[in-house]
Amino acid sequence: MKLTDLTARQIRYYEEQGLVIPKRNEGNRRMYSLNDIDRLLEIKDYLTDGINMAGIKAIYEQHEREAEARKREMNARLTDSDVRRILHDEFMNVSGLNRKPEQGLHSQHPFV
DNA sequence: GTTCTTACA
DNA sequence: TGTAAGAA
Repeated sequence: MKLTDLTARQIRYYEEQGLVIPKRNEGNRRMYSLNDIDRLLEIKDYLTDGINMAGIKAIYEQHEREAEARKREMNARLTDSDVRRILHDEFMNVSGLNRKPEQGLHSQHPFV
């Protein structure tokens, strides 16, 4: 309340709307992280700019879609580089070139 | 004495 | 959104 100048009522309402989800301590008291505080200030700004609850929800839902897309993209890249490395190592083993002492004919990669 | 939930205006 | 009531 002190950090955001929002009333307890407002903060709890935003939580009710799923805009912030503070952790609870053993006594069921809300424990706000720095990110939670940031989120509350951001919500306050949006409201000041005339955006309503539905609009703010839409904004964060869009953020979630983007985050989800980035996550899938990252997994795809890691998989591709893994495949590239695995095939490269395998090629070096089969050709007998640059074979490291501890490497056998068959790699220990789970996918090859 | 404070926070939590639920409910009413 | 503010406030009341009862539990925690």
